[in-house]
Amino acid sequence: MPSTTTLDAPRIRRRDLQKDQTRLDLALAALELADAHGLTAVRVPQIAEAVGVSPRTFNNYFGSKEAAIVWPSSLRGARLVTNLTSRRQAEPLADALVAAVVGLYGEADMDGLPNGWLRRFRALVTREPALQGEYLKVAAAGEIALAGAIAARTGAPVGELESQVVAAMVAGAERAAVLYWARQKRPRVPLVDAVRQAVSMAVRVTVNNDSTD
Amino acid sequence: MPSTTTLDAPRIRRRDLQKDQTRLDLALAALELADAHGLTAVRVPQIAEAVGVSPRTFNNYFGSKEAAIVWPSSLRGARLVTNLTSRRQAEPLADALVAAVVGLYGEADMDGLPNGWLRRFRALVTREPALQGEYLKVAAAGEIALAGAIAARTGAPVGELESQVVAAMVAGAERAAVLYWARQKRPRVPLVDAVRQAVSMAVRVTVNNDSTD
DNA sequence: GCAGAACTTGCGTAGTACGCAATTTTCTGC
DNA sequence: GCAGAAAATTGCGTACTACGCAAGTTCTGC
Repeated sequence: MPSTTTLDAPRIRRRDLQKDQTRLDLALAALELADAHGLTAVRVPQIAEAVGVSPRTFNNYFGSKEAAIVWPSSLRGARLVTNLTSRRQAEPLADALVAAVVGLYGEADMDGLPNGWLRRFRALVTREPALQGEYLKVAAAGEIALAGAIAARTGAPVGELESQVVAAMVAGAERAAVLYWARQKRPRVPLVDAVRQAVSMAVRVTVNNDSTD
Repeated sequence: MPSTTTLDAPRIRRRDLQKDQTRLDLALAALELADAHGLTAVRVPQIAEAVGVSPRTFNNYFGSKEAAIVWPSSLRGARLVTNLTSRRQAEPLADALVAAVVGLYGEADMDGLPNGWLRRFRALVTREPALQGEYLKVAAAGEIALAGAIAARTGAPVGELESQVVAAMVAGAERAAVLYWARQKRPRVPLVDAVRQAVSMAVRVTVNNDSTD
């Protein structure tokens, strides 16, 4: 007697899947077009047409083309959180943080993002300053989630200062490393290594002692 | 024979002063109006009128009302840099950084900003999410400048990774502290103290040893 | 003073965000 | 399966905005 009313396992509704797919399609098309023709030359209706929806629908999903392009990186933020929470509790927080971040750069593909998405996204954001503000927004949102995950791990109350600071430092270090790396021509050091180095730097010691002020 | 052509001391031109004044007026009026009526209710022409310039002129100075509201905080970023560079070279970088940041919160007024500007700005940004992205943008710009100042102090080559990371950490810690503080109702701990604690946390140890990886 | 630079302004245009209501698509209980 | 409910898509209309351009105005250096 398969009663579905009492069991409230979060059924994946087909609608939701399609919605996610459309959102992702729009985001990828936006990146693609902006990459090809330049950000400012791309028009919202053009993106919509590439996916086969109406312009109005595009705006149901995203408030701007910039938001669309940047949206997939919020998936990475979510992935960072799961990376962190899935590590064994015994591992020191500093190590877990480094591993969680580095893990973001080692994996082949991510949550349905096509191969090479990260590279193209990074290149575009570096080239188009108008995207940077938008990117910072989703990064900030990710930071909050990360702070929550850190607090959960250390048992600190949510919203407590230290978790926030650590999250901000880790996120900032990651961002700095990516920018550093993107600014080099013919990169001498692989991105993963730069990220690892930066995050290690941020996390070392700071994370392991309470405020001894 | 007072020749002005060879001496290129940066004369302050009256026009430039007026320009700066207009820009500041616009920024303050924008904050004022957004505070009073809500950000979305404020129209660009309204801000222009409050200052006595045409709407078109507003857009010569700022690309959006959000940018206008947020602009003064870039002055604070510049002040942070001078705070840092004006400290004696012998002082350890960590201490200098903490002092430079804390100094931003102790001073009564800043670069012509009226008293209480910081409080109102902070309140508005917390209340209006649309401003946060814009704020992050200028914060990021300040971060770059800060990284430069740090590199100058340590003698590291500009653009080197460690300076960037330290700058990102300091800026991130400050931001986290401000947000933390703003989120409390009836703040138990003064803002300056939260900032000092956060930045100290970020800067401790990390700053004083090179990568010993 | 005067020539030219710099700033302001009005106008025109292209583009965007979003409310609303109609329509189509998908889901749900039976 | 099917009927009704729920949700998503779409078209239309509107208000606002960003910015190029050219004309007018004010300042600056000499």
